[in-house]
Amino acid sequence: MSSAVNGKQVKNIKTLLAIQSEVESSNRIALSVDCVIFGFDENKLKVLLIRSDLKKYQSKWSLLGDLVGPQEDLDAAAYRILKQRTGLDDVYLEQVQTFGTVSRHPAGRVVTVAYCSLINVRHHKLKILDNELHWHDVKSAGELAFDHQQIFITSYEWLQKRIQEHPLGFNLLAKKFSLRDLQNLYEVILDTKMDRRNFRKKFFAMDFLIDIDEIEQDVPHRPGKLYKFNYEKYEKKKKKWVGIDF
Amino acid sequence: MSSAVNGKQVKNIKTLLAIQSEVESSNRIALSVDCVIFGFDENKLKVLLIRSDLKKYQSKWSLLGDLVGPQEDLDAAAYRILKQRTGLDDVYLEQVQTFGTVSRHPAGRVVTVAYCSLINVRHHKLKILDNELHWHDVKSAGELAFDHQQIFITSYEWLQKRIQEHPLGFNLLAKKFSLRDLQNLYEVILDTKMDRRNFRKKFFAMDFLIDIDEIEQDVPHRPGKLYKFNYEKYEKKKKKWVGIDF
DNA sequence: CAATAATGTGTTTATTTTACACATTAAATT
DNA sequence: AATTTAATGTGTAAAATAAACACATTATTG
Repeated sequence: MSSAVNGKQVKNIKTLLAIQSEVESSNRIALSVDCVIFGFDENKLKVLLIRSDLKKYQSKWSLLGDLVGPQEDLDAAAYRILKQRTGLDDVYLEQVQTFGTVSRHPAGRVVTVAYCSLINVRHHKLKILDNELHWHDVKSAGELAFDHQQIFITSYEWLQKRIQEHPLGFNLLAKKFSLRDLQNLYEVILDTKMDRRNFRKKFFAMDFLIDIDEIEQDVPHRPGKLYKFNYEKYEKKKKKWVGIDF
Repeated sequence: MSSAVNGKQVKNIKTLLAIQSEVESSNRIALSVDCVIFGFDENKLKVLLIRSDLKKYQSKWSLLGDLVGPQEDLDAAAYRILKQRTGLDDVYLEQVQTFGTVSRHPAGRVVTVAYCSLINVRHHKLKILDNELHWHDVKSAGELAFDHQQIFITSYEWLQKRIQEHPLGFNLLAKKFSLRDLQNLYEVILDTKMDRRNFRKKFFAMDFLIDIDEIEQDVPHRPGKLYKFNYEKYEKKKKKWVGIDF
């Protein structure tokens, strides 16, 4: 491995050695958390990626992750990573799956717990400072480092399924949103087109949208009404039963 | 802590010390796998439990678990535990969730990955040798050791949801089963009663059941027809889309 | 051979989903 | 001010699915 001394490379070496010593010297397993952070902007689904720490993967992008501290709860580690990278601490986070094949990480044995996070890009755009951190269009993101491609695909499929049975998509929108915004979100995530009238009927029938009596501003056409999602009502009335269907 | 020298206690101490030294001395995180093994017998849903290793929890039952080896895949660890405890190696296994709060294990920092397994009790009953291992009725299982109660509840809720969208329940039945068997299984797992005619119509409409032209033997009434589940056909035709519903 | 206790089947109704078209509104243009 | 534009907002009919419901059939038991 090269030992060039620009800041980036030194940082890479440190990270690699830290992981190696922790893992190999003790013959034990290191535990990390990787966050798949989704955003929704200009009707595109985005994922937040950073340049890989490791030289071997320097041309590739990777998920945001870090080792879990010895005295740190798993969920807390995920929150910390998000806070450090985006400045946000009121984000939606959910554990997706744990990846633990022996050879998944080049630096040694690292088992990683994948978390999925959904944040509003517009609202929080400015807090992202790190230059090597970028939003990537989900449709045009290239190969990722390590097994992050697999983790990302698993998380995306998880999101596609989850958004149909749980109202987590609203975390990608502004607090006030139009039904068009909502439909665009579902269409992009599920990669499909839906009938506008039936989509509206569906959501109005659920009766979880609060009409806040406001309309869109600065749109070059008739503005749509704005709504909020009624989380309290949802918590009381949410379905426990779906029905056998496979 | 008592240092009585009967076999059981010694084993307990060894386990405790092993975990403590691995965890505390290196100030690192230990990784384990816990298996929630479900069975279905006499129209009851069962879970396979073992007496807790730790004296503090000696009166309580716990899930089957073990530390993950440094050179062992996560899934492989789950398979190993099942193989060791039940003698089975062709079991259905699926990862459910990872539990990682700092204080979840009394012996130190142990993060555990929960797996759910579904096995046929009748077919494999004899292979369980360990005396401290028992099938417990899910409805009447008492408190479990550590946070195993939480892991169990999470896994059971996972199963209730999963069985409605994925044909994993057949792993709890014999290869050949009657529709009554199948309905009993769903009713017990989902804790509900279903209409027999509609239940049949539902499954026949899916068209994944193979009529093997056999009937039940040794039943004290009109025997039902037996079926097998057509996994090949399911894999080809399974649904990817369910629809927004929450 | 009668009684029993289950299996096996079909129809009707209600609900949900899908397909589909036109009037309305606010902004932009002329 | 009037017209054009590009969206929003709404209703109904048909189709598919789910729910409710009853009786004939079969093998075993006594």
